[in-house]
Formats: sequence, C-alpha cells, structure tokens
Amino acid sequence: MSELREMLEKDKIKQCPKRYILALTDTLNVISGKWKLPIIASLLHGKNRFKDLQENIEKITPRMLSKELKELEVNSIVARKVYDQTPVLIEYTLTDSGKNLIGLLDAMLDWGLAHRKEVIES
Amino acid sequence: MSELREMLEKDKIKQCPKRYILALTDTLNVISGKWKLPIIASLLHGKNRFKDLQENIEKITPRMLSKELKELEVNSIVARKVYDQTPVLIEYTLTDSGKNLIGLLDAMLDWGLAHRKEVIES
DNA sequence: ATAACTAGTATACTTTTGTATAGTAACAAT
DNA sequence: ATTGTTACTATACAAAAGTATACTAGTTAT
Repeated sequence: MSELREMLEKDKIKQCPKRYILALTDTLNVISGKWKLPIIASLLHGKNRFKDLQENIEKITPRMLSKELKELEVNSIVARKVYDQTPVLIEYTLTDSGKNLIGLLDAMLDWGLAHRKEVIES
Repeated sequence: MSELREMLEKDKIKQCPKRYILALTDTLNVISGKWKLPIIASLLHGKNRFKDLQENIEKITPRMLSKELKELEVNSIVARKVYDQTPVLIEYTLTDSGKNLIGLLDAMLDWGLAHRKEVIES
C-alpha cells in the first residue's frame, strides 16, 4: 500500500510528517508555473540549447526561458555546460532527478486523461 | 513502457498529441497554488465541513477557502452537499476523480523524497 | 565596418494570485 | 433583544508571476 494511503487509514490517522510536506512542496515547485513542463519536456526530447528551446517552446520570451532555466539549475533539475567553441555552445541537460520526473509526468498524464473521461461520461 | 517514454523514443520522436497537453495542464491546474493540496489532503483525512477545513488548514482565510472549494467543485474534484438542518450543514467531499488524486500525490511524494536524497548525497 | 550568430540581460509594465479586515444572512438559544 | 452558530461575501490592498520591447557581449564571416 502507498505511504499516503497507509497514513490515512481511518483508525490510525497520523499527522502528516513534515518531511512529507517538504517533499510534496518541492515537487510542486519544480513543476509549477507556465513554462516548467514545456521546458522539461523539450529537454527530454533532446532540445538542449537555449535557441532550440526558444524555438521549440512557442511564445516563451528569452527572459522567462533564462529565468526558468536558472531556477531549474539551482534546484538540481537541469545542468548547464559550457563548451568553449565559437560560436559558444551551451548545453542544458536534465540531471538524474530531472530525468526521473518522467514517472511523475506519466502519473499526471494518466490522472488527467482519466479525469477528462470521468467528466465527459457524467 | 509508459506512454510518455514511448513517445520520446529517440528514433521516432512524435509530436506530443494535444490531448496529452490538455491532460497535463488539467492536472497541473488542479494541484497548483498555495492551498489546493492542503485542502485535498484535509478532505482525504475526513475533514469535510467549511469550519473543519478552516481549523485544519493553518492560516487560510475564508475567502481563499471559499474560492478554492468553488474552483475544485467546478472542476469536478469536490462535491458540495447541503443538509437542511439547523445550523445548516454543508459537506464537501472528494469525487472519484478527487480520490484518484492520491495516486498522483504518491508519485509526487516519491519523487520529492528521492530528489532530496539525491541532492543531499551529491 | 557591418552583419550575423549564440546566449543571454535590462527596464517597465500587466495580470494573476494571495492577504487583511470587516461584514452578512439565516436561524436558535437565553 | 442580544449572543452564538455555520457558512460564507465584500472591499481594498500587496506580492508574485508573466509579458513586451529593446538592448548587450563575444566572436566570426563578408
């Protein structure tokens, strides 16, 4: 049984441990906002350069792309690597944690598809 | 293999179908913001009345609680039922879709815990 | 010298999200 | 008539998130 389900068993409602709350809010922060998922999805697709991302993600401004990439880097979701060529090549890649997000994306996709089905059927 | 992983196979990168994007953004909308997860978690715990929720969720104002409950109701995550007693009893419950969110919360929890471990270890 | 390429930054603004504080409505009990 | 109960709403404001538009810096090619 899942950790959460166990925690919620009727006859033994426990306080939600703080580390669970931290883990959940971490996760929410990583995927929240207008551009995080498009960026992560683009990186999963193999679009790794600033310009690739800008072209791949419709209507994102360089300011937002730069801001979000920095935040993802600070949170160890994305790694930034500079290749000293000309013109300079800068490559953004997903860290292991970043790649592991695909499991979460699957869960989101599954819930979203099931929910749409539920809502339409009723 | 997961739908997403399959879609991202290197030699056959497909366009992300629009219904996938819709499903993902639906899901994100349902869990985004400061109060959605606390409210959903409280409802899973069996706190079903406005006042219960207000007491259970630290520092939420009635305005926000009301606003969020309405939005969750519109999106078929929460059902509102009025019992004609005195004083009036109004009960908020999770719909099937709402209850199914627990699987997603588990995935979020797992990723969050694993990520913290990764970051600390490195 | 000018243009073009990559990878951004700067400034000002609008929109969305959330907060603070007070008040309402229906009814019952004292 | 006042107080208490539940379940909210109204108004004004502050903070966070996102947008628009223009500009910079280093390098190479013409």
